[in-house]
Amino acid sequence: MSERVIFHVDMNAFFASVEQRCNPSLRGKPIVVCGNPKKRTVVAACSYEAKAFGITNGMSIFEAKALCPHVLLVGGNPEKYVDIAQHIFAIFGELTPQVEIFSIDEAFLDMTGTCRLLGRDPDDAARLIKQRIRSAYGLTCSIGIGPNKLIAKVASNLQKPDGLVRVRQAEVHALMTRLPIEALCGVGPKLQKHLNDLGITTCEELGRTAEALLVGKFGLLGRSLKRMGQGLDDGPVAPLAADGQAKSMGHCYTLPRDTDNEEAIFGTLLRLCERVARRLRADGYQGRTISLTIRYADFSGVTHARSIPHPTDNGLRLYEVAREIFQRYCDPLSQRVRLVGVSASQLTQHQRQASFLEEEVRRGRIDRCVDRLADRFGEFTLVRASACAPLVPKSHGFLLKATHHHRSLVLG
DNA sequence: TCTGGGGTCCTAGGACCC
DNA sequence: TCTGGGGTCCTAGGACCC
Repeated sequence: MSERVIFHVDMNAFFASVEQRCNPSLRGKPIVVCGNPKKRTVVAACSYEAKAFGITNGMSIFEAKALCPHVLLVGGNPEKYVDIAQHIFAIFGELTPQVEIFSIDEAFLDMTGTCRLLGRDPDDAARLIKQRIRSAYGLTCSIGIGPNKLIAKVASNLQKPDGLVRVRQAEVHALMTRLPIEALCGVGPKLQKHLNDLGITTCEELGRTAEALLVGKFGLLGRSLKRMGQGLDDGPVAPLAADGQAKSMGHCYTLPRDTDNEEAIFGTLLRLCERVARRLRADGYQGRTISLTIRYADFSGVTHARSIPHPTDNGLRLYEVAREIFQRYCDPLSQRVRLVGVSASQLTQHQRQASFLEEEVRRGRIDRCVDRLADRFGEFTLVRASACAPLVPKSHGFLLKATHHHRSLVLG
């Protein structure tokens, strides 16, 4: 069988490039796209001008400013990025049905059939993609072409920005000889250190290591590590719809300041539960396991989970369970809290069936009403009154959020 | 005012059942 | 009555990805 032609397309500094396209005054300057610059946030993306100062993704704004005092901070616009990404993915879809969206700014394309049917050279096809994205959005990308996803991903990283690198099967071994293990997707800092301690620094060395040794050290992972070192990967490019089932849904929030005020923590927790529940409902899921994550001021953290008999998509139910977990494991607080998170897993895609519990039915009605309002007016038009603690601390009824005042509704 | 937020997968121990 | 073994579920934590 002839070798596959797999593309990995990686948008260059995606969020930052979008912002520079939208706002010409940002072009050619070191910029950082982050969350709300007034809150605790990190670098979500940085322009190449900012990278030149040593700024990297995930860095705190504090560090970024230390490296480049005149760096420009831009609050991110997620809706805009999603919108552009969807249009870019649509361009891929015109060239091949085999598109695997890897993240908002990366995708794998199986171009084997396209190139064979159209008699098109893979490099030409890649240039066409780059040209289409550039003319539509003024954005550049790096494309790696390889006989499998692993090599394609490595290849797209070799030339940035605006790169195009093709690695044929016959060239894989030579590439592995000079490629450090940490260039592999799946080898992070811990694994790198572990392997380096074994005297393994290049992929080629990893590929030569006895499987028994790797399996002894890393279990099942050892098997795939050896194959990765050899540049082998027979994973298919999974088309869009095949992978649709979500495994978990959650939200977390870093408080503006560390706090030991439990009312404030519960208020945040309730908002998070409502957001998670709303997303569950929007996608037709219910969760059976609820996890609570607390990160303390010293950055240590705990996660505790509880499974409930009947899956739910109700915010108040999530909150009840999360709060139970909190009281069981985190109360009294050992130190100030930095982050609160809640997540639902063991998801089932449900048809809304007649619930045998009166309470569930009642809550279901309220939920649909909240959803309609939220769809119409935006999230948190309606919030649980206790999420506004200490305003109305002892109630789980709803408040209608208005500009200058709060008004109780009779829903609850 | 040092370290966001959204996920996935794997491991390992204990409970529980047959 | 001196305590094997397999399977599944649950939970906690860690590593990794963007």
